[in-house]
Amino acid sequence: MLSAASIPVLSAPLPDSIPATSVAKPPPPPPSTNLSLLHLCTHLQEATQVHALMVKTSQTADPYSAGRLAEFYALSDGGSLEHAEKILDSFPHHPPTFVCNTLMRAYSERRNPFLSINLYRQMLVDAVEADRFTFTFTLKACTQLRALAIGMQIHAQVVKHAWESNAHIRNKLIHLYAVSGRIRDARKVFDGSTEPDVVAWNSMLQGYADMDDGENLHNLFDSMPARDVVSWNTMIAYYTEAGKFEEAILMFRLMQESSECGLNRVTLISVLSAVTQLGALGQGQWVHAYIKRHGIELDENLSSALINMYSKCGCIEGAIYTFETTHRRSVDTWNAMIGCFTANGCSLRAIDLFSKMEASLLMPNKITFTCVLNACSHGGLVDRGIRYFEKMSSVYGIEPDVGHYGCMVDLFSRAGLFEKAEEIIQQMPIEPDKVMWKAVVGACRVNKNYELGEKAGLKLIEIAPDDNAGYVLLSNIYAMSNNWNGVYRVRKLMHDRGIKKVPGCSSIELDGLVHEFIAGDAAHARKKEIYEMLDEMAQQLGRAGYEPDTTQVLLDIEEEDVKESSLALHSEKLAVAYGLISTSPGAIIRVVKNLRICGDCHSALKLLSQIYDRNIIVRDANRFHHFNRGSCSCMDYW
DNA sequence: TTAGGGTTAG
Repeated sequence: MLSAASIPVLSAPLPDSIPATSVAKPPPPPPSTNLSLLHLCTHLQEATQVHALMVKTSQTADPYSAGRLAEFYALSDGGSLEHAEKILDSFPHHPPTFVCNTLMRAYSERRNPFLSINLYRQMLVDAVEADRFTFTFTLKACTQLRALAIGMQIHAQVVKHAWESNAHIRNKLIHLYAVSGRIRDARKVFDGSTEPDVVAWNSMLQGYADMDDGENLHNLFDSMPARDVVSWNTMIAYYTEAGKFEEAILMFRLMQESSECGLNRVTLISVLSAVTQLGALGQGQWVHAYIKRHGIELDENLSSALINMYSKCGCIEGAIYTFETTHRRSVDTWNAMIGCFTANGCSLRAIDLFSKMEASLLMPNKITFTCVLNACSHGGLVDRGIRYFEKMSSVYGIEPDVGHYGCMVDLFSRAGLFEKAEEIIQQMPIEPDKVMWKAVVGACRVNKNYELGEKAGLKLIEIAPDDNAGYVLLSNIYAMSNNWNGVYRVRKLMHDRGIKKVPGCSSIELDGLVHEFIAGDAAHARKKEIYEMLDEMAQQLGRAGYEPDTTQVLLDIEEEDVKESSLALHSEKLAVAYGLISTSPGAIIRVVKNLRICGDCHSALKLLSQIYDRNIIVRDANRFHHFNRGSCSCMDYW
């Protein structure tokens, strides 16, 4: 991605070099058999044959014909940007505006807006007349690059040419200002139009959404004379982005009730994102059923969103079904499915699917390898992990990023090969990040390597002093090694620096409603029954020989406040108790927790899955735990 | 002969 610093400044002569706007219209295009042939071209080779004919008859010197040719090369599927650029170069002194516009369009479409701006600059140098299309394309490029300063220069040109009343240009200006954080300037342009159309309204909405200005966003949305699918999508995406997932889903329902407009793929992807983060499988399944009922084809994006939803709700079967019924699979679709197996503790299936992907000759990308290496690390597959890590660059030419090195550190640390892990950290060409240090401390905790754990924990709070996780992990290491002085020091440091723990919260979705619990929660309407169930659970656990892991109370500052809670009232246990009294025997209980599950709850849920013969699936901040018949899919690593 | 706004993924 280009940095703002690398964007060229428009140093070419500005206003006076542009001819007046009231130029006579170009003459009608000459009839041409060659141009009709161009319409029939679907491949580059055919187009170059037509091109050759046109060169032979000197037709390429005609601006109209050159424009059509450039348009084919630059914008059609079988085209070639290089060929289009050659057309432009064939007019070294004064290229036709249409050819320039077409190339600017193509650059923006191919995510190279920098070249659009450069070309505009060249137009100024060559004194090529800019028309209203030139301005829309240039402004689009400025918006893509967030190049506000250049955009403002273009705005001056727009005013000079008296094109501010053109709806397309005006909306581009609103959009540019809105997404660049200049909401007041956007509003000025917006208010300057007598009758802003729905695109102008939507651009303003986007601006308020980007600025996280919920109040103005709502006011504007409510005062819109008409809303379309983009307006609603913007609102749904705003709530999802703001972490207000239930509001996002509510907005989706209101959209359907309003029957103002239909929904589209973007709506579904946005609402799926909210559902996914909420872990609300029932609502996700409703969206999937909607897609099927309305015969909406699963393209690679929608299918990735669905697979991800099933994955994050711990429903592997749903993800597999979606993957298998998707015919247009992209690398993202495969990544979503491999990632689903990885996150849900099916390491061998993740690797097996990766082999199938390789066999399909689709090129894996960085994310594919993150998923595969994670699978190796979670599954303890050290040798395979090393092989894939090597293969990544040697076969696929993908240079490992900090995340991949992190996977390797995790792989070695989990396997207790701490020397190897340290070797990676020392030799990697990138600075280790906090994710990596977290992995090391976590592994040290499991493998009781307190010395390295302390070192990594100290490093973690050094590079991420505002992240509470570092303090919590370091404190855990100290507590496990009975270093209570260390625990005290870390807590004091947290207090002095004003670092707050995030309170633990677990949720469970039943009949389309998400019920949230915090530790010792007494707010639920069925609290009496829930607490009776908790008592029964404790008795059953006692009979099964379970003893609460009291060391966890001391380790527990990540979870809930020690003073306010006891192990038996942890949020995940409350959610499971509610699940047990609210669902029929044998039904799967799915819980989503915002933090990592605590060690005591982990042991208790393993036994509870056996006692009540229930499959209990907990999604915590790190991964999934599928509790079944007394054991957990994470193999006690998390 | 050309144009506008919205989404997801480790």
